Amino acid sequence: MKRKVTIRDVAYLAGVSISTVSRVVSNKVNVNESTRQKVQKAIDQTGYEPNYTARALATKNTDTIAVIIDRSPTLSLGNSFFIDSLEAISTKLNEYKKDILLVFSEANYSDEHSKVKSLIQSNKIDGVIKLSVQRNDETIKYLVSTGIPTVVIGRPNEDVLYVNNDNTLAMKEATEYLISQGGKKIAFVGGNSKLVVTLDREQGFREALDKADIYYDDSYIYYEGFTIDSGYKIADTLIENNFDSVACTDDLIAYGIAKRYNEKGKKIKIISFNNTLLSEFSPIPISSVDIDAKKLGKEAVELLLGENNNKKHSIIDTNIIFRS
Amino acid sequence: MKRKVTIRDVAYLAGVSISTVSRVVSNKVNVNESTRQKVQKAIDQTGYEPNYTARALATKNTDTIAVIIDRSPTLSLGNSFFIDSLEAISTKLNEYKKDILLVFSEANYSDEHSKVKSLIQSNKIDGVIKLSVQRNDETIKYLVSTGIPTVVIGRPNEDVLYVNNDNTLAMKEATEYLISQGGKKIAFVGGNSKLVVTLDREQGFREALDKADIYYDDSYIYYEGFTIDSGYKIADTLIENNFDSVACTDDLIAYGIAKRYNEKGKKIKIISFNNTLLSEFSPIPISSVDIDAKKLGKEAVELLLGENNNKKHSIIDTNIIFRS
DNA sequence: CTGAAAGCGCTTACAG
DNA sequence: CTGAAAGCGCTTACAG
Repeated sequence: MKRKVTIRDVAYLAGVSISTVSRVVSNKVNVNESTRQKVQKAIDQTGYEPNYTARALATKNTDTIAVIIDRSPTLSLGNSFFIDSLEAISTKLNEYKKDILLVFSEANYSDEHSKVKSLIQSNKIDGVIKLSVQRNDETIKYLVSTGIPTVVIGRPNEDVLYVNNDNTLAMKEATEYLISQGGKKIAFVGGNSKLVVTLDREQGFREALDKADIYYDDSYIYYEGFTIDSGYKIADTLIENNFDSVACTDDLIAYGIAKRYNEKGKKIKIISFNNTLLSEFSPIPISSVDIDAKKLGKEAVELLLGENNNKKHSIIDTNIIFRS
Repeated sequence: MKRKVTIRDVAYLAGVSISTVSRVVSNKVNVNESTRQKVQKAIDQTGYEPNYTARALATKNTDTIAVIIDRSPTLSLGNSFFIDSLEAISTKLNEYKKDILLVFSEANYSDEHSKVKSLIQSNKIDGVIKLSVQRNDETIKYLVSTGIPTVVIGRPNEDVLYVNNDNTLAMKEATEYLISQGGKKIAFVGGNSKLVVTLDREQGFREALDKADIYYDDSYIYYEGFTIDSGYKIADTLIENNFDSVACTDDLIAYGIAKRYNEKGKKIKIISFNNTLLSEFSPIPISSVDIDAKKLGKEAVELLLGENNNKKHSIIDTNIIFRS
C-alpha cells in the first residue's frame, strides 16, 4: 500500500495552503471560484480523501452512532425485528452521512453497559440508538447521565427521546378482536417480563377483558421465552385449561402454540405481534400486529438527527393483519 | 457535559509527563512501579479514559472492523444467518477489543461499493468481513486491490482470506440422503444464482445424481427468490411435474414448498440448508444442513486477527439434521 | 526509567 | 478570499 495522499499533497499540487484545501473539501463559503477549481483538480488528480480520524479529532465529531442490541437469553435474535430495524436505521443514517457502530450488549451481566461506557468515554461515538427497553434499564440511565444524544425504541422511564408503538392500545384492540370472534376464555402469553413492551401489552390485554367484562385472573397470564419452542411447550397447558383464545406478544411463541394445537387437532384463536413470516404461514391462522420495524428504525434516526427540535418522541402506528 | 479529562490532566495530577501517563495507560514496559502507581491513582481519581480518536490518529489504528451485509432484493434478511453470524463476530471481536462498523451494501447499484470505498479511503476501518460472495463480486475485487485485511464468508474467486462450508459436499450428501430414502425424481430449488454458494450447492446436487445415475436435466433446476413465498409458488410446478423429492438451498424456500404440499395433501421429501426454526417446525419434515453460522462468524474473526499467519482459509463443518 | 519534542492529518479563529 | 499558526489528544523515537 502506497502512502495515503494527505491534504498537504493536494495543497502543494494546487499551489495553495492547506487551509484553502480544507475549505473546499468541507464546502465552506468564501473560496474564490478559480481557486476552488484548481484545488478540485488537484483533489481529483490525487484521489484525495480526507482522513476521518484527523477530522474527527479536530472537530470532535465522529459521525458514528452506536446501535445497541440486547442479547439477553430470553430476547430472541430470531425475531426479524432486529435486522429489519437495523437496516432501516442504516439507510436513514446514510442520508446523514453517519455510520453504525454495532453493539450487542449483555443486559444480564454485571458489567452491563461497560461496552457502551467505554465507547462514550473514549469519544468513539456521537450518539446512540438502543433497540429495546428493559424494566429497570441501567444502560439507559447511564446514557442519560452522560448527556450523549440518545434515542431508544420502546417506552423508557427516563427522560430520553424515544420512538415506540402504542403497545397497550395495540394489544387491547387485538384482544378485542379475539372477543369479537367469540373468545370467552382468553390466555396471555408474554415473551419476557423484563421488557417494558411486554408489560405494556399485558396491560392492553387486561384492559380489553375488563372493558368487555370477561373473566380472567393471574393464572391466565403466562410468561415464556421468546421462542417457538416455549410456545410449543406452553400449548399443552393451554389445552388442559380449555382456553379458546390466546394473545401472544410475539410470533415465535404464537407459532409454537399453533404448531402444537394443530398436531393435537385442537382449535384456538390466536393473535400476536410482529407479523413475521411465521404468522403468515402458520398452520392455524395467527392474526398479527405489524409494528413496522422499519418505520421505528427510521424514526429513531430522525429523532436523533432531524430538525424537529422540540419533538421528544414519536409513536408509530400499528396495523393488525387479520387472519382466520 | 463537563470537559473531558485528558492525558494532560492526569499527568499534572500525578506530577509526571504525559509520556509517562501514556506508557502506563498502554501498559508499556519500562515504567517504575511506584510511578505506575502514582499515575494509576490519578487515573482512577479523574476517571480518565484515553480519547479514541487521538489515539487512532497517532497510531493509525482504528480498532474498527467493517462488517458488510449485502442486501440485494433476492437475499433475504429474514434468514437468521445474518444476525447469528453478526453476533458471533461481535463476541469474538470483543476479545480483540475491536468494534463492528456495520454496513449494508447495495450490491445491485452502480455505486456498489462506494460506501466501503469511502470507509477505507478515509481510514475509518482497519479491516473488513464480508458476509457473502457474489458471482462477480466487485466489492471483493476492490477490497483486494486496496490491500486492506479482509475475510469473506463464502468462496471468493479472488486471492483473499475466507471461511466457508464445503457447500458442494454438503449438498451432495444431503441429496444422497434423499436418494437413500427412495428419491427417484428430484428437483433442485436455489435461492439466488448470483451467489456463489448457490452454485456450489447446485454442483453438489448434480454430483449426487450423477454418481447414483439418476436422471435429471436442466428443467429440474429452479431458481427462485430467498423467500417462503417463492417456495410456496414453485410448489405447484413441482407437484405438476411429479417430483418425489426436492433439494433446496434455503429453509425459507423449503418451508414454502412444505406449506403448499401440505395444503394440497401431497407428499414430498425435502432437504434444505440453515436448519432454522422453519425447518424444525415445518408441517412436512425438512431435513436441513446446519452451516453453523456462529462458527463461520467466529472463524472469520480468527482468520482476520488471529495468530495463524499462514492460514488462508477455514472450512467449517456442516451437519445434516435428519427429519422424516 | 522518564521527559521534551515532533508528529499523526485535519479544522478554524485570527489577521491581513 | 487566503495563509500562518495553534490546537485537537494522543504516541513514540530520541536523548539522557
